[in-house]
Amino acid sequence: MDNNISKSVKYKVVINELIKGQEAATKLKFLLQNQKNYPFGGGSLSSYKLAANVLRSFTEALSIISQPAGCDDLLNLLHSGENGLPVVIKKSSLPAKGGRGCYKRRKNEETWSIVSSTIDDNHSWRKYGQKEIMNSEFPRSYLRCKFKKDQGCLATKQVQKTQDNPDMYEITYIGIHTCNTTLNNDVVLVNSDPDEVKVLTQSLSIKQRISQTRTE
DNA sequence: CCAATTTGACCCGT
DNA sequence: ACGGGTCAAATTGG
Repeated sequence: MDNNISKSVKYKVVINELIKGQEAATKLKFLLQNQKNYPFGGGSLSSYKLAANVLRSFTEALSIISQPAGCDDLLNLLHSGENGLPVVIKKSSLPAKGGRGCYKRRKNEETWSIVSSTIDDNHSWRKYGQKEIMNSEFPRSYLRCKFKKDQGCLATKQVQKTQDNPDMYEITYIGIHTCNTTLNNDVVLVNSDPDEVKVLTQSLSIKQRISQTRTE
């Protein structure tokens, strides 16, 4: 009977845990970034890279779990980022009303933003532009999916440093990837026996069929 | 060399 | 006309 309630509660808990993980990974990454020599830097993977990977995973998970439309309550939960730490700040699947230079195709694209200390995610991007923005100290970079030509993937993203903290980026994703998201998440193996290591390939199959291929 | 980035012109909705 | 998003030629880098 409390299915709905427990479901939203679960969402809340999951999101909060993700945020805490992202927060911790951010701090860890900064910590390791400021060290000249990484004490655990042996092997093929430095501790800094490990932290960066953890951060990337949290960021990616957050960006995905905050995608689905119609979860405004969820977004309200997220919006209360009391710590000022990386958090999903908004989502708008609304038509691009406020957007100024919406080009031809970009009309009803799904759009959402996150703030993160890394601009890395599990997709390949190609930069195609950069602009100074009126009330912003830092320029905004424009990137599109690397497979636009191959597979016609129209996903784009924008990256801009936050004026608050130049180490943080506001990343806006526009459109959902329709390319092969065969993301081989680099499996982090640190001196482990290949036998016992379970390869946890998180195959994020984002099969969001966009049947609304309105070309007008 | 080829491919990715840079950068100013161009385009579009407001 | 303006602000912001995109194109594409020139430049840079692997």
